[in-house]
Amino acid sequence: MPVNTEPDRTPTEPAAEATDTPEASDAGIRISDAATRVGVSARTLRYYEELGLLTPSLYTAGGERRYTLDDLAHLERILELREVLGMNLDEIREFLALETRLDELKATYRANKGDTTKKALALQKATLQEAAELNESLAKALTDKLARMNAFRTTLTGDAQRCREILAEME
Amino acid sequence: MPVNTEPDRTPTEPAAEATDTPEASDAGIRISDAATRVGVSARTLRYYEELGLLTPSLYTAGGERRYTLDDLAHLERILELREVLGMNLDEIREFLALETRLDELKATYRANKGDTTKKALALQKATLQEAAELNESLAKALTDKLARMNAFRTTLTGDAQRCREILAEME
DNA sequence: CATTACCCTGACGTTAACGTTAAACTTTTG
DNA sequence: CAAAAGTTTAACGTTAACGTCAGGGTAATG
Repeated sequence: MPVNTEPDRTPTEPAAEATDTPEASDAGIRISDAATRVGVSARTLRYYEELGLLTPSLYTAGGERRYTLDDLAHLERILELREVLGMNLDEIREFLALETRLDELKATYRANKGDTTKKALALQKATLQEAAELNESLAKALTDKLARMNAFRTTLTGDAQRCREILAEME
Repeated sequence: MPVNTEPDRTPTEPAAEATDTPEASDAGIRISDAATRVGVSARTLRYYEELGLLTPSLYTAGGERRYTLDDLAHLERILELREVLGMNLDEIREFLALETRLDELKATYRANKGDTTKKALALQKATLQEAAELNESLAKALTDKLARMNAFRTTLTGDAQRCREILAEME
């Protein structure tokens, strides 16, 4: 009865950390290896791709997916959003989409500093505004949830304590 | 994109707090009233009963469910476990079952102090042990999760901060 | 006591997030 | 280069947690 019911997604350690593992070849990581590395199934990776959450960086000529370490990092991010924050895949996609928009914004901002039309600038402002608000709203929700979880944890440890005391007293 | 996707289960306030509300009559609260009070559907209450999570304290002669305020408190407990801890209904049932066993244990303990057979005592010990361990394990899992959530919250507020700064700088 | 307004028990429908299997194709390996 | 191992798409299956609807009783109300 763990707090979250996640089926024990414990990433399989890449044992020896030399680059000679059959997996991390420079040709990219194949789907089943990528999957076991992060502790999910190959089906999950295909499904996430179908939803537009994670596209492998390359495909072989024959059409097989090959993942990079960056892809895996991205995947871990997704899983964190799912497991720790309890987001569903749709929410994750929206969240990641906004992040992407922000990154693009940063890029164009750096590219042509100050050289922007009024319309483009208004759009940038809107995006920034949206990002700030989303992050703040998420943070607030998290704060609330954290408080309630903390309260619960306190009662849990208290109950455990009392059980232990009674047990000790029974000797 | 709230952190948890719960459909806004905001309990409907019982407006006037006099006991003359058509609901809280001493004959018990009928299912739809109970449901709207805690912000779920009547179907949910029947389903929870089917799973053995929540049985109404009384039934009318005609076979209609009537809930008490205690029942509603119990229900809120269940919803907290579901929403805040993210437990599924099966985990909740097991958790509540252990709590019930503990309560029974306390009752019998108070009833005939010290007057217990060796077998009964061993059973009590086992239950206490189990409860302590479950609570501790839950607490530990919670601690881990809390840490990760906190970290996430920090980056969220940081990002929001940075968005706000850029926005200010754009004026 | 006749309407309303609710409630009951099936039973089938729905959605998210994959699991599983089939048939055909690629890649790796000895 | 042939066998073995892995992959692809497509499509149907599965589970949890309810939603919805039908047919038929039950409670409250004027």
